[in-house]
Amino acid sequence: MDMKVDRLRPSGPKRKRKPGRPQKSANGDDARERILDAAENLFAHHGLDAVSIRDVARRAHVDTALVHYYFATKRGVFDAVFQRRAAILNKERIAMIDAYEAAPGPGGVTVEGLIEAFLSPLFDASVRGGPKWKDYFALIAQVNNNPDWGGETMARFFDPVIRHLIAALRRALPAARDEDLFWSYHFLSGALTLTFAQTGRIDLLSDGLCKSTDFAAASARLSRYIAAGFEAICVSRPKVRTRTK
Amino acid sequence: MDMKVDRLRPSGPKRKRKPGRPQKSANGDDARERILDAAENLFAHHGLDAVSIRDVARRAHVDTALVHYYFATKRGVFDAVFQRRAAILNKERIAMIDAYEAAPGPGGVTVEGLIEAFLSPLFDASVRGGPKWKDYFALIAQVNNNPDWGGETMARFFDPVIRHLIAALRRALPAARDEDLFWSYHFLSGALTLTFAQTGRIDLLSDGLCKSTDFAAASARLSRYIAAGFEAICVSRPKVRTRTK
DNA sequence: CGAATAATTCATCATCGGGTGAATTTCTCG
DNA sequence: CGAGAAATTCACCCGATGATGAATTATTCG
Repeated sequence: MDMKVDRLRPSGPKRKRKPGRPQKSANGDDARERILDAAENLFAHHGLDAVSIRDVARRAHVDTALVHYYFATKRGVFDAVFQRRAAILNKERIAMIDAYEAAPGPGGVTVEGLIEAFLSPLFDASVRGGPKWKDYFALIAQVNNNPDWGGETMARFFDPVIRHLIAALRRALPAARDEDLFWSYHFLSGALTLTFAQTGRIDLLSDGLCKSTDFAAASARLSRYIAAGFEAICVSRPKVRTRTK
Repeated sequence: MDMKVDRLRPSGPKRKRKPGRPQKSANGDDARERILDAAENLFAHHGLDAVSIRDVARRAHVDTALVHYYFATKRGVFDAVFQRRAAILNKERIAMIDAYEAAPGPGGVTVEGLIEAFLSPLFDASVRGGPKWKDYFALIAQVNNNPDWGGETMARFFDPVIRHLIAALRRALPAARDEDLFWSYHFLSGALTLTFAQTGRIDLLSDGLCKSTDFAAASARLSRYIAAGFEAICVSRPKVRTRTK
C-alpha cells in the first residue's frame, strides 16, 4: 500500500562492460531479459501488487537477489518493463502520424486516418509481435486504469505521442474546442485500454461470438468508431452544454 | 497471487437477529457498514491487492478479527463491497431503458437515447450520491480491467443489464450484426470505465483544463460520442472487413 | 435476572515478502 | 595464468499479512 521511492543503493554493475563486445549472448536469453519477460507476463496477467519478486524470480529461473541486483527494487523492475517497449512504440507512432499527414489519401487528412495512424503500430505489434507484446499491452491497460499512480506513469511515458496526435487532430478539426478534444481522446484511451486488457469479458457477454484476444476484430472497428465519436463531439457544438448546471 | 476460493469456515452470525427490530442503529454506523465503506474507499484508490485487511480494519476503527468474523476472507470483503450497490444500480438502469423505450421523444427511439438511459443512473449516482458512490465506480473500473478475474466478476453482476441494453439496441438498429454490437458495447465499456477510474490522466494531459473528477463534463459528451460510434460501426457495413486476412 | 447468542477484542501462528550483505562462481582481458 | 570485475547464489532479517481460536463484552429475550 505504501509507495516508497527512495533508492538507497545503486543497482546493477558499477562499471558497465566495455561496449562493442557481445553481452554474453546475442539472443534475448540473458538473465536480465528473462527477468523482464517474466515480470512482464506476470504483471500483465495478475497486476503489479499481486505478483511478488519471488514469483518473478522463480519464473525467470533466477535467484531473488539477482532481481534486486539488476533493478534494485520492485518498482524498478516494473519501470524497466514498462520502459523497454515504450520508446520503440512511440517513435513508430509519431512517424506514422507524420507520414499520414504528409501524404494522406485523396480526400485529405481525416480524423479516421489520424486515429488509424496513431493506433496501427499498437495493433501491428500485438498481432504480429507475438505474446510478449500482448502481455505488454495488457500491462499498459493495468497502469492506465490504476487510480493511484497510473495517470502519472502513463503521462511520463506516453504524453509526447498523445500531444502529437491531438495537435494533428486540432489541425484536422479547426472548429473543435480543446476540452472536447481531450475528452474525446480520453474515451479513445479507455476503449483501447479495455481491449488490450483482454479480460475475457466480451467472450462471456457474447457467448463466445467475440473473443478478447481477437485484436484484429477490434482493430477493424475501433478507428471508425472513435473517429465518429470525435466528429460528433468536436465538430458541431450546438447540443453540448459544457457549462454544467 | 494465488486465488483461493475455498471457504473453510462460515462467516457472520449463525442466526440472524429476528427481523423487525432495529439492528443496533438506524443509520449506517454499524461496524459492518463501516468496514464496507472503508474497504470500498481503499480498494477503489489503491486496488484490491495493494490494500491489507489491517488497512481496512484500521480505517473502520475495528479489530482485524471482526472483518474476518463478518466476511471470512479478504475476497469475501471485496465481493460484499461489490455486491452492495450493484443491485440498486441494475434495477434503476433496466427501469430507465424500459421507460425510454416506452416513451421516447418525438423522433422515436434513438441510439443516443438508449445509451443515455443506460448511463444516466451511473452518472446520477456519482454526481449526486456523494463520494462513496464515486469510490464504488472507481472500484468497478479496477475490476473491469483486471485480466485475472475481472471479466468473470463483471459478468456475474452486470450482464443482465447489459444484455437488456443490447437487446434494445438491436431493435433500434435492426441491420446491425451482433459482433458489431458487442464490440461497440465493449468500447463504450472501456470509455466509461476509464472515466470512472479517476486516474488524473486527463488533468495532466490537458494541463488542468479538464478534470478527472468532473463527471458532469464526461457525462455531457459520452452519450453522443458513443452513439456516433455505434452508428458508424453498426449501420453502414460496407467498409468493415471482418474476415480479417 | 440470567441464559443464550451476537459482537468484539486479544494474543498468536505460519507464511510471505521486500530487501540486504557476504560468499561464490563466471567471465574478461592484460 | 591470474587479477579484477561482473554475474549469480546463499543465508538471513524483519516487518507485514491473512487467518484463527479462545476470551471477553454487549445485547436480546424469556
